[in-house]
Amino acid sequence: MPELPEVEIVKQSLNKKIRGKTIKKVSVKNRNLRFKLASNFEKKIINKKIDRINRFSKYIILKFDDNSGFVIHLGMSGTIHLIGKVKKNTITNSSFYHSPNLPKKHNHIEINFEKIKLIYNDPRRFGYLLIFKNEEELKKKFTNFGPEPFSKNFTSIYIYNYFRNKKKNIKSFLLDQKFVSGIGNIYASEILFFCRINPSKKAKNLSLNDCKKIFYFSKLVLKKAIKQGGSSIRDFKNTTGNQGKFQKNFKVYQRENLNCLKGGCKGVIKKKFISNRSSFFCNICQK
DNA sequence: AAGAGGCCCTGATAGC
DNA sequence: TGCTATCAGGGCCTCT
Repeated sequence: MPELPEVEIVKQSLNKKIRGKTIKKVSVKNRNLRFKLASNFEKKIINKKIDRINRFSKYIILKFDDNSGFVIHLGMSGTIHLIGKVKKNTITNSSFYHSPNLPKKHNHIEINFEKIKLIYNDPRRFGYLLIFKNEEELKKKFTNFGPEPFSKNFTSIYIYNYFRNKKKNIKSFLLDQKFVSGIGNIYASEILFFCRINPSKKAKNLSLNDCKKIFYFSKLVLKKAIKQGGSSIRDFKNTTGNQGKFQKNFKVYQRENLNCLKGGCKGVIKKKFISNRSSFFCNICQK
């Protein structure tokens, strides 16, 4: 489900709402996620204060002041819900958790703070939570990851050199987190549209100029998506249940058989499965 | 080493 | 109405 922009949106709202707060109670209803939740998960995070919230690629990183913490990956269908305690009855002064947008099923993990609770929901359970002891252990988790598009290490020369002798198509490299971190199936198609590169083109056949376009539009598309609150295809995205808006800007994704949106192009958007993932592209202007 | 493909899982939707 | 098949924002693992 979520790619870098969506995860960034979630991170930003976590930063606003739970940073500096202390975990008071943890209840786990289902440990069987992509990787089984550690048996000491509750013990390791209880009574700890959320000191910093970061993001790398599609991962949210929550750190305590002792540099331990945990990582959240949302997989395909994971969502995080933040539910604040609101006063229901002003006479008795009683309060309760108000949660109109919370799904009824698959709320696997609940992390309670004093006046707010975080709920991890994930129907397909492709996501997971992972605790780390210190900075070193966290670093180790990401050793095999390529740079994010925003990283200073992600340059057109890096891209060009990486693609030397690579026989695979460009689309699957954009999805390959060892090459670049954070791009997923939607943005891979969108980026290639702006680059005017056919998703099936072999990486080794890309010119330096093609690589410059990939360098430029990877950043541009992701930044624009973040600005718009990410993309919401089927379910809501951010922690309050509001939708992102970037799906309104899709040029090719889920636009099969519709006209190409590049000015003057008479092309039609085609759908093709590349490495088992749907890919969308213009049959004329993407060469 | 690089690349292809299967697989983990539930739910929504399309077609009969 | 209810069945079956197909497809989803990801990425790990195995085999060649």
